Amino acid sequence: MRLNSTSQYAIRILSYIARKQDEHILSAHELSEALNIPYKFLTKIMTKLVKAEFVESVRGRDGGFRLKDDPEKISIDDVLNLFNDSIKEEQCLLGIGACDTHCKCAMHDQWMKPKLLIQKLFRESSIKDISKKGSKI
Amino acid sequence: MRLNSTSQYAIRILSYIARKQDEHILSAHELSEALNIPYKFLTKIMTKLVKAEFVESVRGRDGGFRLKDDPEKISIDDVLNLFNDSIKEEQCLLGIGACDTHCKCAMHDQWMKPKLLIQKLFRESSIKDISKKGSKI
DNA sequence: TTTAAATTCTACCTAAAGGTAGTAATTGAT
DNA sequence: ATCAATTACTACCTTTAGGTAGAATTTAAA
Repeated sequence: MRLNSTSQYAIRILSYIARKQDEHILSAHELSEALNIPYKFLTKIMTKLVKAEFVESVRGRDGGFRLKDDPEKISIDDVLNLFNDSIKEEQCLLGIGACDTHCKCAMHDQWMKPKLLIQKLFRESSIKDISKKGSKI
Repeated sequence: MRLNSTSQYAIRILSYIARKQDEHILSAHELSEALNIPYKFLTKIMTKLVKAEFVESVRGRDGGFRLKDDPEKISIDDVLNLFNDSIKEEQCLLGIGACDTHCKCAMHDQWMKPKLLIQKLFRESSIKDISKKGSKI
């Protein structure tokens, strides 16, 4: 049970941009080096982030990427949703279709607490929160 | 973020066996039908469960599977570990190698609480617990 | 106007997860 | 002894995630 690596990368990319964009615009080259993400794979992720309007790109020489909005307006959950990696409301831990209070799976009740906590974490953590200096990205 | 379907299947299989094995031994055919798991894929999972000694098999006519031990001795975490799907201690939410109190990733602190809760849930829930009647498997 | 540094687009490759097919081995019942 | 119902084994197929290659496009600067 883990996040898929594309969404891990995306969160780290956005955090890194948030952390550095006041100094200079971030090129794919710099992001790839700094975050240790394969260059070609990173550019692929960037186009998704651009199309989803989390970042905007500046093309051509001296181009790069910057956040389109304030980093506090992007939640972790927003990013995960882009890569179908969030925890959905009806999602059953054991994969038995729709699982709700009327028709519970065997883990339903025990899973509620951690699930709600994770959803809260993902929804309430913004890119700004996790881009604060002092921890690795 | 979800369990992979092989471990979901495995948990449901073990729970179903726990629930029914006092009535009769469970054949792959019955398990496949009852749990709606593709027959051939199920038999593949069963051989792993046999080799890991969670279940023992009876070969030949009138054969099938039964739990090797008491269902309360098998935790969800045991099952997940067999399929590399548990949450490991050092496992970093953002995938940045080893992530501990000395060298934290940007999500480390916030992730601790949900992570510990999940680990506790997986370790303290046994197959017996979730095999109790009244919920779907 | 040419060049170099950048993003974008299209297409492909590789590895892992999920799933299938066929056959061999085992065993209780006839 | 044969048969039918079962698990075990080996090998393959399909889909998805992760990753790569190369050429097209854009743009600031020389």
